Amino acid sequence: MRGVVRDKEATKAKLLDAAMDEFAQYGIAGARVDRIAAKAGCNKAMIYAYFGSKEGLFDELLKIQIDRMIQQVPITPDDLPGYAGRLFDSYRDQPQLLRLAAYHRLENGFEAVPAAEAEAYRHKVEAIGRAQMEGKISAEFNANDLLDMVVHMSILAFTTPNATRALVERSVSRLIAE
Amino acid sequence: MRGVVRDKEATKAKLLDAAMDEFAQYGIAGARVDRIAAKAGCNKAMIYAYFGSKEGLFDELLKIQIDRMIQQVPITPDDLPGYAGRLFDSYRDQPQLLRLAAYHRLENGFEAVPAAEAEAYRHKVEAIGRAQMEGKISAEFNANDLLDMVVHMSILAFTTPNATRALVERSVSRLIAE
DNA sequence: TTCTGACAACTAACCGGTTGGTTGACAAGG
DNA sequence: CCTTGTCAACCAACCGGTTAGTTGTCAGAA
Repeated sequence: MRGVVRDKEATKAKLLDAAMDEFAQYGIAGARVDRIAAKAGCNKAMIYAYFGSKEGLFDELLKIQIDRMIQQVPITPDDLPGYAGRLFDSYRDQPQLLRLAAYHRLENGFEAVPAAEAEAYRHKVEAIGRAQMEGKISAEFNANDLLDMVVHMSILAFTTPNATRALVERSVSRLIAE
Repeated sequence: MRGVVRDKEATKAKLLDAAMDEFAQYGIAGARVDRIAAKAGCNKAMIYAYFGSKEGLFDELLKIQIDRMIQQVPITPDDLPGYAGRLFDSYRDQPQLLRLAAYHRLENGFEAVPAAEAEAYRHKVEAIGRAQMEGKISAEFNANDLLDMVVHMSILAFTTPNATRALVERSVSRLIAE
């Protein structure tokens, strides 16, 4: 075929791409739909045709990005320091995702956790619980708290600009030491 | 006419109070100056007379709140778990401050650290360094990284709604264990 | 192969409401 | 009277969202 001029999926992809930059930089309230449309080289009305609203665009974008991150960094319950380290690297390589998530939590409340994220979290807690029962890692902390802290350490990439992967890994090692 | 007391400082205080609620809830971009004025029972023009702009109001508010927190929770280098625990409690009792700081960092970049905060941080790093040289705490992590992590653990109050002070204290204990 | 009509993709212009910020008048206190 | 804190009214720019109309694509009739 010749160069496709009209392609719904391509247009949605361009909009999502532009939305990533805009929302990560300005947040939901600060983002401007006109800027997103301009950056995507599309008409503003396409946002409303394909995503319903500014918030609809944000929600779909966040869901896609979270799914990607979940698939990209699988948990390794018997190597939590390594898991934290890989999460840290992913976050540092794609700082926009954490900014997106931070804005989402700030503006929508901390209970508004996307379903995909909540479910993935549950599976990870179970995996850690099994590893504890098998005696592979310390049982001083319960599985839920442990995952909270491992994830929390990995977002040093977001909080502390000069943090390193090695620092995160050593910290988690100490947390789970017998 | 009405029994209005004319008091510049009282008006500024009411505006700062209302601004705290508004900025913490909606962020800088999402905050509405009309709502702030209404909540303070003042006229919108007062904001511009006393603080210059919406951003000016936010900056002064953040500075005041940070100074208060710094004074309220002094560091105890030879009891870092306790320090993290007290920070955690403060943050949980006044969730608005962390929301304010989060919005500020997201919208202004992570290098834009208020001067008062940066200086207080330096003093704390030095205090930890001394405690390490005196052998009071582990020297596995350098003082700067250690403070980063202690502060980072304390903001579990912000990241993880069901976290407890005991969890934070135990975590920091493990981080600094010999 | 060429034409065509129906539909989906797209666009420019527009709309009502909102926003940060300003101003001129006025009243309280000295 | 003069200074100053206060306020209602106002403004220009902006913003999210809509709509009437245009254009590209392609199945299928000729």
